[in-house]
Amino acid sequence: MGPIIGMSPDKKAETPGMQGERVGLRGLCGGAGTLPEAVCGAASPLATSLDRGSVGSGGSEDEELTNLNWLHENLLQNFTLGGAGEAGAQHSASPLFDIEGNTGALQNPPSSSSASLSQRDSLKSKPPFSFSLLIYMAIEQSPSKSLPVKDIYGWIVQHFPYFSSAPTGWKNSVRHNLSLNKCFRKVERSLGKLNGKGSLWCVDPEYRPNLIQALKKQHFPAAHAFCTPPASPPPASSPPATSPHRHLFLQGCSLKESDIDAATAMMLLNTAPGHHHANPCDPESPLDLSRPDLVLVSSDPNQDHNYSSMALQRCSSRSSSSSLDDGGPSPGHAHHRPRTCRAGSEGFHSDEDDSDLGDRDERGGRPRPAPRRSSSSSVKHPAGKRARRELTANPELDEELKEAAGSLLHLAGIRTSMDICNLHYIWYYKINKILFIFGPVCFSIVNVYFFDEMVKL
DNA sequence: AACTAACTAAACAGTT
DNA sequence: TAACTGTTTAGTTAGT
Ligand SMILES: [Mg+2]
Repeated sequence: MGPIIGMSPDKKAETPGMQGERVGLRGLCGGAGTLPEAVCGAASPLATSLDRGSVGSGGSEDEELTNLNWLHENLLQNFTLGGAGEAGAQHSASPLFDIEGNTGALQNPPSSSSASLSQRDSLKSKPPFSFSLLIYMAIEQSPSKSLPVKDIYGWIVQHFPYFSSAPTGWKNSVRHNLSLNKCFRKVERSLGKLNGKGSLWCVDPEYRPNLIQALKKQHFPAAHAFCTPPASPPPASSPPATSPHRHLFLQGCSLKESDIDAATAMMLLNTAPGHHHANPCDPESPLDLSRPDLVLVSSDPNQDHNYSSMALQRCSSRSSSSSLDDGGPSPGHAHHRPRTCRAGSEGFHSDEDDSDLGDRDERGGRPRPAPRRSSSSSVKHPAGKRARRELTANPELDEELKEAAGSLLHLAGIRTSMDICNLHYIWYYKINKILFIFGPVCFSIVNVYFFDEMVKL
């Protein structure tokens, strides 16, 4: 069976060159021949197809983004409405596009309208998610919540075209992660199906919250950019957290979910910037809805998806130490977390934070584009304290903003964080850019909107 | 500077 | 046997 990637002479094949970031070819499912058919065909539509977005060919990417038309033409249209509902397993994995229409997008070849930049970017750059998160998303989106490695590979390739052309070493990384990361557990295949070679992998419920948190944080990295005040570092005296503007929202990187709305709302309303946000983002959806608690827990910035988590563990069960693999935790469980909190999406989390997500290998890693984030400032509020936030001093304006954001979100079929997870990387990329441009305002809108929604739940 | 997280490469052993 | 799967060990990079 081939597996996917062409032949690989065994191990070596897996890690062919280094990788850099090569540009991939286009990974359209169809096109690329590498994808496993199973994947392509079945599950979904190629992700890439969606993109048709802007045209340009080589133009400057940024420009396109800057162009607000983009939102209307592409984003909203493609997003489609609807669908949100079913979701299901069927489309399973498919992301947005699926949600929407399964068909439409699929059929059209990507090239048509405009595809460009983002598409290109998606092929060239690595996804902003760590392997742990990619694996997590793949597994969670499968109907049975468990997948064999091969399917995990397939999901990744499908949703992140970058990998279709990337050197195969990433598969090794995926396996490595599955193995080492405590978040993932192996389960035997059920009797009947012995089809494949290995076993199935699933997410250990105990660690799922960690993954969720990490996911929230990772979504729109651009956000972090805001967080970290690049150019003008605030005076030492003022703690980031406090600063009204940028830092705050940043934490919310996770907001992403609603970015769309935010951006659109902005366009429509043209308002001014708000201030802080808060971030409530909510956790993922479906999955999590069932466990509100998880939701609350999270968002901490600290966690990222790092592997060590203290917080969660504490919350949930403490027994196992945080560290994963290697045994025990390193030296003490005390975990101190060196890291400060990250921008958290949510923001609250008081002291504990951390998560265990990963493989904790211990040693290092490579620089990844997105995943790594940093932001330090964070303001966290105690979990309980979520206060309602306002975007502006003007309540009426706030309402308008919120309404606009809400409408857009619905229109886009995005109601939960999970929906966002389903976004194709290309969209993610575009949204990210928009956020970058409109940053503060978008974040504020998004945050507030989601915050309110969460409260309702 | 020390830690840690995440990535990568590889060697292997076990399966299919 | 070849290819795939899973486990481990080790080196690297980057953020705190
Ligand atoms: Mg594991």
